[in-house]
Amino acid sequence: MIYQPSEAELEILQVLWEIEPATVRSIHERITAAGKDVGYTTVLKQIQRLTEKGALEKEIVEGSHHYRAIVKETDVKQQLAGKVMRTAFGGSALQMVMHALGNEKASVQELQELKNWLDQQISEK
Amino acid sequence: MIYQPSEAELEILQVLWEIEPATVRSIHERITAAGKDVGYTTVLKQIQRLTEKGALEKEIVEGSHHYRAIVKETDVKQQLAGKVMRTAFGGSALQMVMHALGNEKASVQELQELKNWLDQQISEK
DNA sequence: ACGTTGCTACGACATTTGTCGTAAAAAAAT
DNA sequence: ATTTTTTTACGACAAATGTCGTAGCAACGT
Repeated sequence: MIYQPSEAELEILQVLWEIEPATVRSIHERITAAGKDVGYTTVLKQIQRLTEKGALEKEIVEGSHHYRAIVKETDVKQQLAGKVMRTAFGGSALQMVMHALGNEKASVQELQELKNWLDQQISEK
Repeated sequence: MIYQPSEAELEILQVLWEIEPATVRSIHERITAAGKDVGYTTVLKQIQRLTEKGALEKEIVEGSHHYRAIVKETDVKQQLAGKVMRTAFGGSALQMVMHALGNEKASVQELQELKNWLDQQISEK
């Protein structure tokens, strides 16, 4: 079973997927820069827990500690989206999207892109 | 802020949205029938917590306790889908759907429906 | 070499979640 | 009315989550 990160853990993973080996400091900076005000040790602890759980790995290069994600971005995200789709929307992608975009949020462009992708999928079947 | 149910809570809400006023017993039955093996008191406790939190309301009709959801299905689901879309997929519905359907799960019909809905949306803008 | 600064490790604590057990209250059966 | 069965209420408990504080170790500047 693919690892299912909690919310705070996901934030950390997202950073790692973007900048591969990263230090605690750089991850902490990213997160606070993104508006989430949380202490350095809090982030460190989450990282250590993720490492314990096998979702990250640490390597010490010339004294400094670098972390990188072991779990694959695609796997985790597929898991996440799939789970919500199943548990909350009875497995219907349509229901999920309708609710996600319920408040006329998306731009026409976004919708168009999604549509193109669907065409692609349909023709491939 | 709309109430954000946990997983077990969502299951209960789903039942309530389907059969409006329901008793603890009937909810418990539905849930176990759906394959989730959990005790009666466990469900009861969840229901009581949901009630405390204001997501449900109880009414006692002729001695028996009936519960009904106060939170709106659409609101909760929009919240849920929206949150995942934002936190895990950078706000992109396309990304979310691509991951949700990543494993060639959906049927052509499902895809077609989704596409029709998108056409509708696009033309309305 | 020593003090200062910066990191990491470790443990602690409050909350939330999922799960029950048991006791008390209510309803049903006899 | 007394017993039996159902339901509800109340706490309890373990695990997971989010958050730090503090102590110890490492690197750095002078």
